Amino acid sequence: MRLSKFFLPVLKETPAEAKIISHQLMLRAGMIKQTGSGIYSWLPLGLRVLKKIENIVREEQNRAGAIELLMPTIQPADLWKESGRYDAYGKEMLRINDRHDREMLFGPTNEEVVTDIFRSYVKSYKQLPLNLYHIQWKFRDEIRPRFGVMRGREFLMKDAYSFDVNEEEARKSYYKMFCAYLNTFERMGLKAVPMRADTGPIGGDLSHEFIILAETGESEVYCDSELVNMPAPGLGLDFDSDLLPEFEKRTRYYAATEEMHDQSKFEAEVPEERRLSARGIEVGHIFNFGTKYSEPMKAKVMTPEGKEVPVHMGSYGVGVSRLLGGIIEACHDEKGVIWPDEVAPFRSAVVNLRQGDEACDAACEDVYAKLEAAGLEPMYDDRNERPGAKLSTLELIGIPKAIVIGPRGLKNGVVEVKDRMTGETEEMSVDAALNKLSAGA
RNA sequence: CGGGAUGUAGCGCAGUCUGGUAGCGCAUCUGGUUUGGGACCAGAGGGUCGGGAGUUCGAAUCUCUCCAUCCCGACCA
Repeated sequence: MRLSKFFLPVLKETPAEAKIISHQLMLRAGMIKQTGSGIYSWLPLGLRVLKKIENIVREEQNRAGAIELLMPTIQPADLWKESGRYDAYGKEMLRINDRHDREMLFGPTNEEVVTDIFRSYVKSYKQLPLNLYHIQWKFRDEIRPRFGVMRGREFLMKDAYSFDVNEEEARKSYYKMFCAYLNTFERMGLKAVPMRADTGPIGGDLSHEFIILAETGESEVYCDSELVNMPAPGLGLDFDSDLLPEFEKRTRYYAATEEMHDQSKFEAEVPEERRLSARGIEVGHIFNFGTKYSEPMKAKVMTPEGKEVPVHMGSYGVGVSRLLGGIIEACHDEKGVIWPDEVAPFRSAVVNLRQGDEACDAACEDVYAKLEAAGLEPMYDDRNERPGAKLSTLELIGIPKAIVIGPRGLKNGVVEVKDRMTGETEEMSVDAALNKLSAGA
């Protein structure tokens, strides 16, 4: 992408309403624009990152055997009356009436809709297990939206719903999502720690929150540092195998959010030097809630014994749009964002320090074309700006690797390779620079 | 919803206390000089001061009211 033809409204000054770093940087880098309280428009740069995150989530859901579909944002109230949640949910649910004065709502979640789909078509244990997910916009009318996309009212969420014939099978489904989440967050360059969670209004007896550690986190979390350092199961994991060991390997360590924390238990179970208390951001939440919805909504299947039973369910959420804020909280410096490679809006950049200089223009065009051909998703800063402005923009928007080309270097046959993560700059030939970027990909 | 605050040019702010017809920096536009870390000179455009009502000869400024946004708390992916 040529920057001169892109839409990147960067801000030199920090808007007054943004209080935390991720919100400030998202506004400054031209990623989002607030449209209303807790409601944001996604500008081109922000949308590119959102799509990358969405795709990683999708790929890992697919790998774990979940099946994608798409359910509506607007739902009829009747389904929610059936489950009993229409009254239970409260003011957080945005209620709307259509032209016939029928009661509708903007979905804050999708258990009712997916259960309705399930019961319409699935009648036998032979069709199980089944895990259906979608990535869709939700609306929760938060009392106080804040922190930009971290706590918006409208947000993009991946929610998956598992269906199993009994509790034992449901737990297997839960373990699959548990492992898929670890892989998902690791791919995004995040350390996400699973913590036992309160089951909240959704109910159930088995639930974990996935928390990333960041100073600006919303809640206090306590865990064993061993858990933070443990790598994810990995993309080679066989999801058809027994995943209980992977689950237990992690859940045997102490890890709890504020609500679940028990200080004496913490001190008893974790040696002092491994006791970690920090701020955390919740980026995922998984529940196993049994027959809470299937029972009132009559989603039943036949068992091998010929008995009709309510299906066992679980639900598994990832805050896709929130993750942008979370990643930035975890990956930034005073100059701007430092994107992990997998989610970067552009994976490489070419910076022309002297736009209009024949040699510079030619060299940049060449490098740009080659980066494109190599699949490195380059952004070419071909604006007629001064070098300082270009380099500042580059750092602000956080592109991992850049090739900086100027007349001085070209005279000596070299260009510069800048690494956003380390901040290091190296001079080398054009070919060497291209090789270096390709090798790092 | 309780407590606190803000609303003046695209952005960041001053002016409000003490009423007299709106200003600064950045950004934008034109021309020129520039170009290895957010350039310089000269010129230009842009605001019914959040909306409404009131007090007054006169309101950004005082009063009332509504709205929006932000911060702290209880709730949440």
